[in-house]
Amino acid sequence: MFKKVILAEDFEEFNLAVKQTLNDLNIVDFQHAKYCDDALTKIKRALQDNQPYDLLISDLSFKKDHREVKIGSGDELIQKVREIQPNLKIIAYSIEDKNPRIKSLFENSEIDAFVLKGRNSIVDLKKAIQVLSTSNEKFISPEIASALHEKNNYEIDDVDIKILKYLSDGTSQDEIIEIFKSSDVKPNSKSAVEKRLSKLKDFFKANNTVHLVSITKDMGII
Amino acid sequence: MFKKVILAEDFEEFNLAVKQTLNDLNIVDFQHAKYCDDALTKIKRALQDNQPYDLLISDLSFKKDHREVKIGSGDELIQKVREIQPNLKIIAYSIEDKNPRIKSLFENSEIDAFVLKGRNSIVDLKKAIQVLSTSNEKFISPEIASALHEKNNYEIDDVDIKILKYLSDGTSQDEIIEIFKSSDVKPNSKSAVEKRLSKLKDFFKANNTVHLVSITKDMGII
DNA sequence: CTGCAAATTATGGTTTTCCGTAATATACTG
DNA sequence: CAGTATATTACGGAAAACCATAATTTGCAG
Repeated sequence: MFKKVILAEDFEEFNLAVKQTLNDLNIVDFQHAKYCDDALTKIKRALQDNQPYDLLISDLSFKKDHREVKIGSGDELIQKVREIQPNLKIIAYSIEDKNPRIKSLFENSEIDAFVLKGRNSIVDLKKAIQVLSTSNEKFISPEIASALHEKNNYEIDDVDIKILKYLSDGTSQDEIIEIFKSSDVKPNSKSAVEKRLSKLKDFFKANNTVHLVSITKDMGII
Repeated sequence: MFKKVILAEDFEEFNLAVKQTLNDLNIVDFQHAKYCDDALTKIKRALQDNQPYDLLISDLSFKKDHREVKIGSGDELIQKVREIQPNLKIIAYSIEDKNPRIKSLFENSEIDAFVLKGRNSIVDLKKAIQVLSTSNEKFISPEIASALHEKNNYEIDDVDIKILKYLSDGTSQDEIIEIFKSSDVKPNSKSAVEKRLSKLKDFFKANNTVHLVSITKDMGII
């Protein structure tokens, strides 16, 4: 079982619940940080002192407040931690249930588990900790495990996202084309942008552009 | 101090934290419900048994899962509870920090307190409970209290919201007009809808309809 | 009831978006 | 290198959205 655990989480309630969960598992060496910056500092110091953490549980989104921070999200924190301590086990612990982001966490940041906050999250968290402490397997909350494995047959690329973002930002199609041309984005003709939009509308089953932007916003794609 | 308290909240972590908070305040008669439907049932039964609750703490947004529910949000729950037990003290306990929605809760549903989930929410919650138990004053988490008092000079009415919602749902302007005509919504001409959209775009500084829907979605208006 | 102001509706023209077709360019295969 | 598939670009007409102006209706005070 893990000996030394750190939690990055801004909400008091989750701190409390995780603390209690760890207590149940007889893990007493437990620290928590309400800001990503603090979490990284603690992990660095522990490494220097030759008493490194062996588990990081990290939320993904952190509320902004008066304090100026360098690291604003769990994604960034995890990325940075991976660089300085590659062997650390990492659990992402979040309300985020959107496919692409989670996929990226496993693929790019090599997290070891993803626990979805919800009606059964404490049970899931315990399971995750147990799996991770006894093996090198990954753990994913069952509610999203299936969604994660279904692959999008149609890949939405970088340009698609750019178009969607510009649209949601109030840019007209003609203006987007101008921007693309002046910044050397490859497909930059009227037809190309129109065709891509048409494909996107088809894929997301959107009736029109307003609908498309609305859907993709809800899905967290933009 | 309150004697009998019920919490409507889907996340285990918040349930746990609230339970502990109430314990600190020596409130032991405490129930919680993970679904709005269950909360309403319990409140109804307690009324019938002549042992009504005297405080409801309710989250606003509830995750959808396999279970079919009649009441899907805390807003609706609060509305319904107000009808059957007008004297019940109600604390909305949510991550929601958008002005119009909170305002509406105080004005239309006459909630007694709004506690924002965040880095200091447990402290706020304790304060709210203490204020409510000893007086008829309202309580609002300080982070949003100021934002709440700034008034929107231009009032966005019901029809505006309807138009925005239909738009974000992929309905074309012509279709919206049809729907309005067949359901007797008063201004239902092409011009009227166009004029309202134009006003809305002006007010929200939106370049076009896509932008407008994007902005109002972000603001939590739709 | 009359007259005024505000809201709603009607009308017509302009711009933007939409969508099909076709031409051209690019990439990859044998 | 030729051939084929795919992506990009070009063009033109149709539909939807946009916008200004004017006519009509509605609500209300006198």
